[in-house]
Amino acid sequence: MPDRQRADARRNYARILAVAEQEVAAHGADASLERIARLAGVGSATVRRHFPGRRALLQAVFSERIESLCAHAESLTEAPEPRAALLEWLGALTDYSASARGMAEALAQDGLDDPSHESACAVVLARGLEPLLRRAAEAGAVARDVTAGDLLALVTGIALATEGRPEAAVEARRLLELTVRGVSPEGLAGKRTREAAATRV
Amino acid sequence: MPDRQRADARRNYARILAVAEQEVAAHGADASLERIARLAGVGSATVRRHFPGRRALLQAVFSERIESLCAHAESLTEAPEPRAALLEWLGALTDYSASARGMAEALAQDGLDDPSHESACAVVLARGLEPLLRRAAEAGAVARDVTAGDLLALVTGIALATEGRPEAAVEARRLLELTVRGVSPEGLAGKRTREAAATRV
DNA sequence: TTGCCAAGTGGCGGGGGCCTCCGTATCGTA
DNA sequence: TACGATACGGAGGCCCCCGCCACTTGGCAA
Repeated sequence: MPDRQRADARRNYARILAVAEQEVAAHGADASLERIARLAGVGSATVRRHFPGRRALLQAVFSERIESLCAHAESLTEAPEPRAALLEWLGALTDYSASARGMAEALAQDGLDDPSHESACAVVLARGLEPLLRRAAEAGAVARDVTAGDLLALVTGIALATEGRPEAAVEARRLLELTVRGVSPEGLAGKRTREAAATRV
Repeated sequence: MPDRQRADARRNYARILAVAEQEVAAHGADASLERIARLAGVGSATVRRHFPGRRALLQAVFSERIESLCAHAESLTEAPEPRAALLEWLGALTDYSASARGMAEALAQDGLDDPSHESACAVVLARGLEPLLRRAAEAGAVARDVTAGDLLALVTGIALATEGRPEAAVEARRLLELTVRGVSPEGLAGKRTREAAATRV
């Protein structure tokens, strides 16, 4: 990302990132940095120099995809149906999180230690999601108290919970559907809410 | 658990388990087995002998609590309000999963490699949950297609997604509430479902 | 073009963790 | 008490992460 870098440094950066993408895809969030270095034909120190900490590497690995998700979100802000737009985007996020190993971990863990780093995956996504969510809320299609962070956390959780299972993608979709419509059957909205409030759930 | 064991073996088992509880509570699911052995005053091989694999250890650590959750579930099967009973139990599970470090990981990961081990946390919990869920479904308080596995996965996901955050417990509760009632505002059940179906989410 | 020097590199050693093997100490019993 | 089965634990192998430091290399100025 820095521009005033030596040519070899940039070359190494790119090679490492390329290898890291494959390795993370293959072994998830805890791929071996050492191994990545080896495969990239580079010393392990170099990997750590370019990406201080596993977090940074994951962030870089997923940043492209995250950008594209944000772009998708932006393109959806003009959609005629705010609610459908939101759901479509959540579906896309779920699909990606469930299929791209390590993504969910990256999402869940960033912003924990660092004081809300500006480029953390979660905050970038939240920024992208917010307009979509706001529009849906204004259209009355989503409860007002639902935040972008809530939705991100829910999707992240679904991805984490299904990671590693066979059929992870379809399970994740199914759980997202449940989450969106609520566990209850249709036509119980009133009863449902009253009881929920009563039991503090 | 085996009865025909040497006295020292049983002693060690108990000591290891006691230490493991503390260590898991302190460091989560990836507490160091080596360290547990050291603290228990035991060789690392002994830990591995009693608990082949981290999974087994976590299972043992949480089994008591899981039993108690199952007992709670059983006591709730007679409750007058099936839906409230289910929600209360889900709340209890969420509270515990969110507060007991490592529990969510244990839940998420068991049954993955092993061919559905009989004593895996998740299957024990599912067995406990099933009657409660069935009763709620029969009372029309829960959609028929919701399985115990679904609910467990959702709660597990919520716990995983909130793990490590400050206020994890209250966030987890909040997300559970959202999940139960659905993301949408009240009174939209019909519209909601139609659209969801239309967008395949 | 040449030479200089900081930016960049990678190997090495320390600290840990997980796992297996195997000689040995201990328990329960005859 | 003596013996055999059972359980123990240390050592060694392998991998990983991390920080240090002497060395190379790329880019700029003369």
